[in-house]
Amino acid sequence: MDTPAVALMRTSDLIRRAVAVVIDAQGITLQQYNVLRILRGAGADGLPTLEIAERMIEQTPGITRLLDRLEAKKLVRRERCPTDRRQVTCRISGDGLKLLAGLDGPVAEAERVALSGLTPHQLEQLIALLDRTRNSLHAALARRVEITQEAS
Amino acid sequence: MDTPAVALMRTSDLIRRAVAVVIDAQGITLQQYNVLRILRGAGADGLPTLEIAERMIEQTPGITRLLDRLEAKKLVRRERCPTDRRQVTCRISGDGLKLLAGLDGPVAEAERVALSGLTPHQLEQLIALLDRTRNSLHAALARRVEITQEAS
DNA sequence: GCGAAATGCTTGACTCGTCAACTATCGACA
DNA sequence: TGTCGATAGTTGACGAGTCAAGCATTTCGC
Repeated sequence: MDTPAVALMRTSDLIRRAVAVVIDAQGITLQQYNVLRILRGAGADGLPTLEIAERMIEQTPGITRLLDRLEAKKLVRRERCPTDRRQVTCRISGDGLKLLAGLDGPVAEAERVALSGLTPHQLEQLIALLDRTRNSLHAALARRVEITQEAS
Repeated sequence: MDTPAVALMRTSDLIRRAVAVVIDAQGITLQQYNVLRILRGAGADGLPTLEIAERMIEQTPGITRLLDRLEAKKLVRRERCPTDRRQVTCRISGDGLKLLAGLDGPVAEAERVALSGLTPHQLEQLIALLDRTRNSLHAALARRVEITQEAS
């Protein structure tokens, strides 16, 4: 009944919700969790602010306030980069790592349950179809960017 | 590299964005567009406020303000239901219908382009996998509701 | 037919996404 | 060295999602 696009968004929202329940229980939001995971992956060197934004899907301005809230909760630390004072280096704190460690299992389990209606083979199929979709979407966006740049 | 859940959310966000560009150009947001489509589908009888919320994915409180903005733009009208004065009946206006009519084509085209990386057969597969996922997710949620109700 | 519970909706407070505009810093080049 | 353009990030403003609380109105049990 739904178009593929609508089906995709509906399904995504349901899963988002299922996962968010688990994360909210620890006092942070899904997006804050995403930032923390990115920072954990970056290790002790940390990451400049906009690098984090790029790895999320987000447009840049939102990331500042997201980090503000995480810093207020003492889950990340920020400091001006000494070699390039425009940049702000962000690092996950010990508290942040502890919080993440407690969430790894429950989040994986929530995802597993959310997708438990599919067989392993179907999961592979799904991933493949989604990857293909994203690739062609990225290509389409890139084309559009070229065109607008030419026009300017 | 991504888990299926992450791939799903990333893909959904990209498509959401591609579609939103087209809709924003007409001065309304994706969610406002969704409400208008639901109301157009409901016809002249309109729908009570919470019925609209149910057909979106949304939690109830948001719908009031969404309708506030649509009413301010004169795209919907609202009036208290005379037989049950708790309800507020919402109807799409002539302006709303006109705006939707101008968006039908471009939105369908944007969705088509967004998914143009998949063959028709793959699209069917994708829809089937997504439907299956939602069904099992709904079942899981229903189970959880039962449990919490028993516990209370 | 009256009080209590249920229903339908609204409001307040907070998080997040996004656009436009702004500040600070860096780099290149004259 | 001083200026100009790019880069990194921040701020303001608004739409939206979500929780908890609140206000009518209606319905149900007695």
